[in-house]
Amino acid sequence: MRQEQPVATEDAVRQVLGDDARLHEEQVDALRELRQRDTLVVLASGAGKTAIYAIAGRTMSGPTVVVSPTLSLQRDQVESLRAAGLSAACANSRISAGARSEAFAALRRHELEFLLLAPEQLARRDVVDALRAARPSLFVVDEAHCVSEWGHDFRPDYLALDGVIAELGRPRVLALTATASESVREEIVDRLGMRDPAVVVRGVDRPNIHLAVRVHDKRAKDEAVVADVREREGAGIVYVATRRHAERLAEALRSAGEDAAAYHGTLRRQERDDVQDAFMADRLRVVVATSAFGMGVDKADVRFVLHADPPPSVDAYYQEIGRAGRDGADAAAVLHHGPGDFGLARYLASGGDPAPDEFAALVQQLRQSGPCSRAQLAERVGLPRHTVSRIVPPLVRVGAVREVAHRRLSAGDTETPLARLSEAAAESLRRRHDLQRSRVETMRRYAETTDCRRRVLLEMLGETRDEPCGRCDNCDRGRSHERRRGDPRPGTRVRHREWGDGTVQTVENDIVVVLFDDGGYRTLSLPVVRERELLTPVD
DNA sequence: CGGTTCTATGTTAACATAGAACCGGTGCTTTAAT
Repeated sequence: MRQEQPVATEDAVRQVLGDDARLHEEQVDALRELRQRDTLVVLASGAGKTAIYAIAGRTMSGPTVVVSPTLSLQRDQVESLRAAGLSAACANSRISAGARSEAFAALRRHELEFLLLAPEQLARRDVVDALRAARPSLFVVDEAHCVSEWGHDFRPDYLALDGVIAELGRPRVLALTATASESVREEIVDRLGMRDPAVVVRGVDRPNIHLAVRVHDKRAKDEAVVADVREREGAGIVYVATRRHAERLAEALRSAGEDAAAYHGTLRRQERDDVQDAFMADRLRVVVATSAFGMGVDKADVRFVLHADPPPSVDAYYQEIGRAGRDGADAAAVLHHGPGDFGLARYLASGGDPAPDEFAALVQQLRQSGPCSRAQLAERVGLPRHTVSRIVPPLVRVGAVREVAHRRLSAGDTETPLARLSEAAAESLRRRHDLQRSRVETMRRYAETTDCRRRVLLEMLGETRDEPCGRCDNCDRGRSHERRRGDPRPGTRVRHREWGDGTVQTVENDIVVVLFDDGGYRTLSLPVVRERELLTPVD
């Protein structure tokens, strides 16, 4: 058993927060849980997640490993930790070999408390060995929604973190994120191999952000978005789905006399930094961006976040609108969408299902040519690299492909017929895509609801509430529905005289959807449920 | 799914048009050539 440790030492709190500041209740809760077990913390942006790991790391005896998704985030965090007088460094491709080995040595001597790195670093044998030698006591996964959002295709090393944690001798695991629906939370816990974890969810609601949705004809959408921006004051972000749309809309805003710039992943690093710096310093009013813009953008007075295309999930949506109104003053989030928009979201979310013979071709190639890198493999079978990185994880899952040293791939199971392996892998990927498409459908439900948007959105994110919010377009129009005491609530168990027990899925627009244990979904009218007392709660 | 770009075709031989094909988002890495 691990030795009992205090929630937080006095001087750790003072050092991180300053002399007068005190811990918020949710921070205390998170620290208390963390003393006992692995902990997932879901806390609204700007509520002091960094302070939690800074204090915990400073309090616990061994060094702290922090997995952070981007280089700029790593740099920012190191700066703020150092500003509090804590010792911190990062290890990434921008750090010289000398500085890097110095950091690992200092970590081992316990002269360095915090080491920040991307999951890709943890795929390196030498890095894991060096960390293990330093015997870390705390393993932090910052922006933990990346595990679910990026792990499956884009950045597969996120899915290997559980193995790394095991190799490091199971330090305590702390996962941090600003928003995570039930399914994303489960996935984080599962993929990181967290054991009997505590989940601290607090302050997910951002009541100062007014929520609205507007539907447009095909051609009218961009015009409407431009008009919307022009009516608003203060700084804002407009999210779009593609780079081209970002450029086009930024141009449209500029010709309307607005101060706007595009931001997306294919801009050069210098340009990206310039746009972000200008926005932060109030030299630029509006950024038109793909999802590339956001993490690490902590500007207090963003007054609006508009979407000119729908994002692929409510998690992503909430993450993005959460960048508005961090100062607590009024802010607005408007989702503009038109016909066909969700089709693109669907595509981007799942990328289509590759045919089984593409899986087979890939395995065949590996069997013939022996171990090679993902890039080499892509070239040899003549598929784009991102297709290969999407196809490989399910092949690994069914055992058809193995990952050998240095992230190279080799053929795995040669006993099972190739056709069966590739069919199994295709099926595994299809299930994954079904899940991603269902997330898009959930986003569509938000867009189309006529009930209180905040209540619908928060319930999608796993937080129930009874009252309509009074701060969304549907409430403004008096369309939101009242809920009464005793009404079924999402996520709770209920019993029906004929259909038996089930779980309430949604309560929206006076419609109750229940998934009964026999596997059937049933849709019931809330007024009828009330009148005839059709559903009774089950403990 | 839908917008853009490419290709083939036809005939007022330089350009119009239809239909096909293609592409779409997020970041770490490392390395070779200056």
